[in-house]
Amino acid sequence: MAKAPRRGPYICGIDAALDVVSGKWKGLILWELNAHRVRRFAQLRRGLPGVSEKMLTQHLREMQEDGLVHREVYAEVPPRVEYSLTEHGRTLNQALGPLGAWGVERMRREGFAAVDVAETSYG
Amino acid sequence: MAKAPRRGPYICGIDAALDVVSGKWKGLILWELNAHRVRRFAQLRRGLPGVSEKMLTQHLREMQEDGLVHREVYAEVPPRVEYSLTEHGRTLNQALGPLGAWGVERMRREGFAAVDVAETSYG
DNA sequence: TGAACCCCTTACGAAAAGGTAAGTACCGCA
DNA sequence: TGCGGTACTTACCTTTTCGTAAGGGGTTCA
Repeated sequence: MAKAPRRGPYICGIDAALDVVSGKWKGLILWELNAHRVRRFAQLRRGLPGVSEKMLTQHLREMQEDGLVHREVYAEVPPRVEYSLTEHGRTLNQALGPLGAWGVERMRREGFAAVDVAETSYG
Repeated sequence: MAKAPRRGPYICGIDAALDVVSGKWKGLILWELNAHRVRRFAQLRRGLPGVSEKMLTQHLREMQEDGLVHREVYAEVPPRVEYSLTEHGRTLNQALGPLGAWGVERMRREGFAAVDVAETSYG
């Protein structure tokens, strides 16, 4: 797999938090899992327009290692895998609340279009 | 300069906020400027151990374009340039507060060493 | 005389991140 | 028989990011 050489010593909390959120789709994954509680791989894929299968699995693995995401595999005939947030994932989501609100305000200020994908909890 | 192809359409507020904070030193720059109110180039450089002059100016320019940082140039004999946070920069800093607290908790949980640089407002 | 400080800029290259396309193995449905 | 759905993995390539090193033009300090 040869990825994720992260987890360096951090200078402050922002540093340590941004390390686990930086990644093109991680914020969105957090949001999707927070909104729906439980999602399967193909559901997440459909919820993140433009993501490739490779990036989705890669990000999910890293978030699992970081203790944000729980992965439940069911040994069934068509394989079924369910993803959900752990307790740490949920608290991270709460901590991201004010940042999301600031971002929404920035979008309004700068006149950026919001690509709507689904209803969000970040406003 | 050929940098910063950012400012795409965003999917949610988190997306829009992370865009302006992602960058190896931006979180630290925000923190330094918040702690000291006003800093000169060389002072910031000394406050961010390991940063190169190129990355520092590059990040400062981007943050200026994003409306987070104010740059004041004094036409003096040894050139003097002072950086400070704009109103948007200050509100962003406040929005980062909970995230910083979450990061500190994560560092404690995972047993990561904190590289101390100066006194911080993020705990 | 030269050394260092100030605030950058430019050129070059390495490393990391992300994208594309294909393959895997098994199943239900028409 | 073949297509689509399930959840990935692997190889390869491009883009983006970061770092290193050098220079510049003026000044004060020793």
